[in-house]
Amino acid sequence: MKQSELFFKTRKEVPADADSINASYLVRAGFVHKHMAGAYALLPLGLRVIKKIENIVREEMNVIGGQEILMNVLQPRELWEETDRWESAVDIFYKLKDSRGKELNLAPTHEEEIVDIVRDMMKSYKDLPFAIYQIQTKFRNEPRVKSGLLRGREFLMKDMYSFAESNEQHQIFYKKAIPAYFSVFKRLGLEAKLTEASGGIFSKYSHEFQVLTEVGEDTIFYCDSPTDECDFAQNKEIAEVKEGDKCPKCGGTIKMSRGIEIGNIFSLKDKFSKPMKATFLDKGGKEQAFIMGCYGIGITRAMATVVEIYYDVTKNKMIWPAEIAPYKVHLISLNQNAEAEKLYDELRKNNIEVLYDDRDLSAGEKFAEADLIGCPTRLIISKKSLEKNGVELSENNVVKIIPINNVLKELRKNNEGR
RNA sequence: CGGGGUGUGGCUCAGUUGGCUAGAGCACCGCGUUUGGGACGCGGGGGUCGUCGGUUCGAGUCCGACCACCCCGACCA
Repeated sequence: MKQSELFFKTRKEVPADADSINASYLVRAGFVHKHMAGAYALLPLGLRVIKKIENIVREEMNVIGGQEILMNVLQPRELWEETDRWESAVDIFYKLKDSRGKELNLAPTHEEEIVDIVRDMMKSYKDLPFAIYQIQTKFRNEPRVKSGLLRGREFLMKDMYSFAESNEQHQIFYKKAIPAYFSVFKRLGLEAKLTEASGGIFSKYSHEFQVLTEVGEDTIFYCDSPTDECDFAQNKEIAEVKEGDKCPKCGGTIKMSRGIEIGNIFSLKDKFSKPMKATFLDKGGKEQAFIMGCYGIGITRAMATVVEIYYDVTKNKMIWPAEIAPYKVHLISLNQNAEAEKLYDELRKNNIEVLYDDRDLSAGEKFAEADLIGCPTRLIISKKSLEKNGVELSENNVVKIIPINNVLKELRKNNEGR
C-alpha cells in the first residue's frame, strides 16, 4: 500500500476525550475513529489488525474442531423469555420495537440462539460432541463505558459453544480449549494467566484468561512461584487467598495484580438446554439435555490490550507483534522514490506486506508517523543509504545497512524461527 | 443510576470584574525555501462560542433546563 493513498491521518496531540492509553493511541495513530462513548469505527489500519486477530482465533478454534457460523444481531423477545433473561438482564439490553410492534434485542450474547439452532437440528447422541463458534458484534448497554476499546457498548467477540452428551464428554473439549486459547494469546504477543473466576449467572465457576497489567479492571491473586511452575491464580471475586499468603498449591507467595480479562470459558451444564428443551436421545433411547460450554475471546479488547502492553507512551512509539501488525514492513523513502519504488514492487511480488511511504514530507514527519503506526520492520531508502548502495533496516531496535539486493533474503532470515 | 468536572474553527487550548470586528498553535489551501526526527517564510480560507430558554442597554463570560464527553461509585453474561 502506498501511504500517499492510504485513508488515514495521524494527530500530533492526544485527543481530549480519550479515557485510556489504548483509545488515545488508536485514535492518534489513525487506526480507529471514536463514534460515541463506547463505540469506535475501525479505519483501514485498525481493521487490518482486527482481521489478523480474527484469523488467528479462527485457525486455533478450527484446530480443536470448532466450526464457524454467523448468527444474528436481532433477537426476538420470545427467545429470551425461554430462559427468563428478557426481564432479568434489562439494564444491559438494547431493546427495540420494529414497526409492527415486535420486540427485539440487539444481541449481547448468543446462548439462546445457538441452542435454538441446535435443538432444531441435532437429535441424537451420535451427533455429539461438537463445537460451533462465530465472530460477531455484540451490543451491551454498559452502565458506564471506560478504558477505551477495553469496555465498549459495541464490540467484536468470538463466542464458541460446545455441546456434549455428558459432563465427561464436555470436559474433554473444555480441556482442549485451554491450550488453544493459550496459542491464540501467544500469537497475539500476550501472556495470559489462566484464572479461576466466578461464573456469573452462567455457572458457579469459570476460567478467565487474564493479562496482568495495571489498567485491567479485575483484581487477580496469583502464585509468584520462583520456579514458574505453579499456575495458581484466582479472581478476587472468588479468591480464598490474599496478597502475601502462602500459595495453597505449592507454598509460594501470593501476589496481587490487576488484569484484563481477554478470554473466558464456562461450563454451562444444562443451564440453557434444559429450560429451552434442547434434548437428544441417548444410547438407551432416553431424552437428555445437552451439556454445554461457552468460550469467549474479545477481539476488539485483544487489540486494545496489545496496545496497552506494547505502546510506549513517552516515546510515542508502537511496535506491533509481527503476526498482527497492520503491515509487516514499512518502507520509507527519503526523496529516493525511484529506487524505493523498485524495492516496493519486488516486496509485493514476493507477497511481503509492505506499507510504502512515498509522500513528499520531511524525514522527521515520516519517522514520527512510522513510530506511531508501529510496523515491526522498517526499511529506509535515503541518499545516505544509497551512497552505500544499500537500505537501512531496523528491527527490534537493531539498525543496519544492507545491500538492496539482500533485502528479501534478510527479511526471510528474520522471519525464520517465528 | 447517584456524585463531580468539562463543552470556544477539523484537533489541542486561551479568552480578565459581562463591553467594541472572538484569539493562538497544530491541521488545511496557495507560492517559495527546505528534506535523517512532526522544518521555515509570506499570503489565505474556516468558528457565533454544545442546545434551548432567561437576566441585562449589552452574554463566550451570569442563571436554569436539556444534551454530549470525561472522572469517582454502583453495575459488568
